[in-house]
Amino acid sequence: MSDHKEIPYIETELYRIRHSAAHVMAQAVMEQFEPGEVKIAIGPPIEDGFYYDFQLPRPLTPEDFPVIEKRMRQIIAAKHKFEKRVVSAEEAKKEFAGQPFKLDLIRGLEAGGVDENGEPLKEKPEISFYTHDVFTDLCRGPHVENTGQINPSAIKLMSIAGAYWRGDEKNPQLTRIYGTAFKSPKELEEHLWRLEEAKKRDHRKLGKDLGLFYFSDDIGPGVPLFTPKGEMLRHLMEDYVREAQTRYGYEHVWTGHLVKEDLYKKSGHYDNYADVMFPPMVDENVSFRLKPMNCPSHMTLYKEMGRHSYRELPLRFSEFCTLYRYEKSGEVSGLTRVRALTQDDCHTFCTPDQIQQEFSLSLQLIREVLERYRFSDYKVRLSLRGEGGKYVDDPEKWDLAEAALRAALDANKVEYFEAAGEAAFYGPKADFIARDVLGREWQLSTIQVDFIQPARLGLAYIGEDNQEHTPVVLHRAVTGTTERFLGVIIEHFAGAFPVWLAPEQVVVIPIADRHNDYARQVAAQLRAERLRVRVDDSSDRMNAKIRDAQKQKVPYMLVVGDAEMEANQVAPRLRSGENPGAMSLADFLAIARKDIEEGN
RNA sequence: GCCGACGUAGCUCAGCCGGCAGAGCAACCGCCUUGUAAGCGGUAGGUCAUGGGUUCGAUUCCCAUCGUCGGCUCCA
Repeated sequence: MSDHKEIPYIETELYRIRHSAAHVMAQAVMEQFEPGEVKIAIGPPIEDGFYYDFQLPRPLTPEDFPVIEKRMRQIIAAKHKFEKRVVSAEEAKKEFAGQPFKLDLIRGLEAGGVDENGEPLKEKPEISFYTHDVFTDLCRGPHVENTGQINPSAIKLMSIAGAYWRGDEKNPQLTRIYGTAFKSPKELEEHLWRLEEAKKRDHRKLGKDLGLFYFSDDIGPGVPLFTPKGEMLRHLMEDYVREAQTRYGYEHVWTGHLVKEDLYKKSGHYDNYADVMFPPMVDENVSFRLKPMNCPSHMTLYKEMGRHSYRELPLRFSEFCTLYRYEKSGEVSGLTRVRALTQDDCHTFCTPDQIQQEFSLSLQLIREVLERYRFSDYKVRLSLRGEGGKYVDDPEKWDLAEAALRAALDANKVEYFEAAGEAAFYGPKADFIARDVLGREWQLSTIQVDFIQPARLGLAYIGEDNQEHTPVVLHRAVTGTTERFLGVIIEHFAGAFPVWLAPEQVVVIPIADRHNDYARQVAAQLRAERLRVRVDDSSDRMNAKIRDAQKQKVPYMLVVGDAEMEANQVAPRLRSGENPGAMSLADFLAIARKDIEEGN
């Protein structure tokens, strides 16, 4: 939760290098085709490099990369100056007469009015060209002085992708080439190494290697099948959150998988979420939906439980129910984007006066859980409503909710940044965005204030004044969804889960067949101590058994041979490769207990 | 959904311009009885995603479908 005071990216040399490299690439690409065949769009620097969008006469393949890169290096070597020229809109249109996308941009600049988000610009922007060699681009800069300042050994074209003009699927689809550039080959290498490392940690690959989950054509996309080991992980994760929630005073409810469609019409979800719900199941005259969220169900339960007094509040309903969301076919991906997802969802019904205290409670819980999963670096985003129609139109309640959330954040001394347009349709949110070991950001936990749904669904409590009031609902998720969170922690831990979470904690490795019985006795004793143990009594050699257990990232391997059997000991080997030497079972148990306790 | 790439044994992959499908690992069966990351030998395993088409002949070429992967407002 630190705020970083850094030089803005746009002012860095790296930004100028990448921006210039994008121009050089555009020139190199255009030269691969006949004059006038290539329509150029935009080519900005991005977080790890740059891209340029083109409309091309034929699709590109990675085989085109070496040719383009080679030409880029030639252009770089010639040390062409980047020259800026401020021009009139007329001049600009003349220069880009055959370039529809550029003309579109120029018209936008001419109108002067709006930037990319539709926000009006304070002053009319000047229109400028940057020219190097024979390539001129409509561009606001900045650039390096000449192409020679791009290190030819530190550039690389990365991938090709489709992208829509201005990101709108109604517009023509362009070919986007991603590239990257660094100051030195060493930095490029490091970047490529990070990408490699991320690939090795990819939860889809590790999920298969560790035998945790599978997807099947016969089941359908977005519905993971969990093996016994994978289910053990899910179970441990949910068990932990459930235990923590109970400790913090939350209660658990169960509300099933099917809901009458009408409920979502009342709650407002139908209008906002119809496209993420699976199509209705119709029985006689009634339409049912697979439940895509719990809130209307929990609110209905609240109502059914009878009249509530303010004395009963807060009521905290948590549920681990699998929800079904119709993610678009191109958007399902591993465990991070699934169609069957299990939320660790909670709805707290409280009075307006209790918001702050309830927010603090959620915050404490979230902090504990993130720490348990060793996410120490996270920040909080205050997600507010933005332009556009998805937000329920009730400015007074929005202001109330926003003020309540800000007050709660401030009271808890939480630093946060704001993001317009990220709110839920019914209210603002505080989202927790954690960084994993590779520095990637994941939105995990969330706390949301809802003044709207409870009123829509007619919830009430009787206040001290003996009048009916509408309760406030706090929506809150800690790990978000079990599936996605599992995907994230697989990558975060590279599959080497902390002992408390490891689906297999111990593998007992008998050296020869004659040690199998002793190994089984050891296993039985450890199981009695609630450890998850497997005996590897295969006919493999000890070395092969160790290798297998290492690859499965099992925290402890207990080697047992003649010496151990004789002395009634075990010889632990840790997955780090450490070898503490033979010890009694009790001593080993003490180590394991300590690791579990400390979250190692 | 859209664009592109890909889909060969459980896994990782080979199979050049069309001519009866291959390796390693895993599995199974033996032998070895083993001291901290792969002991040795053997056996079995594929309607080459699915469905059409072209051809004397298709894993290979073409089309469609399904699935997977990379992208799809980090903004001249």
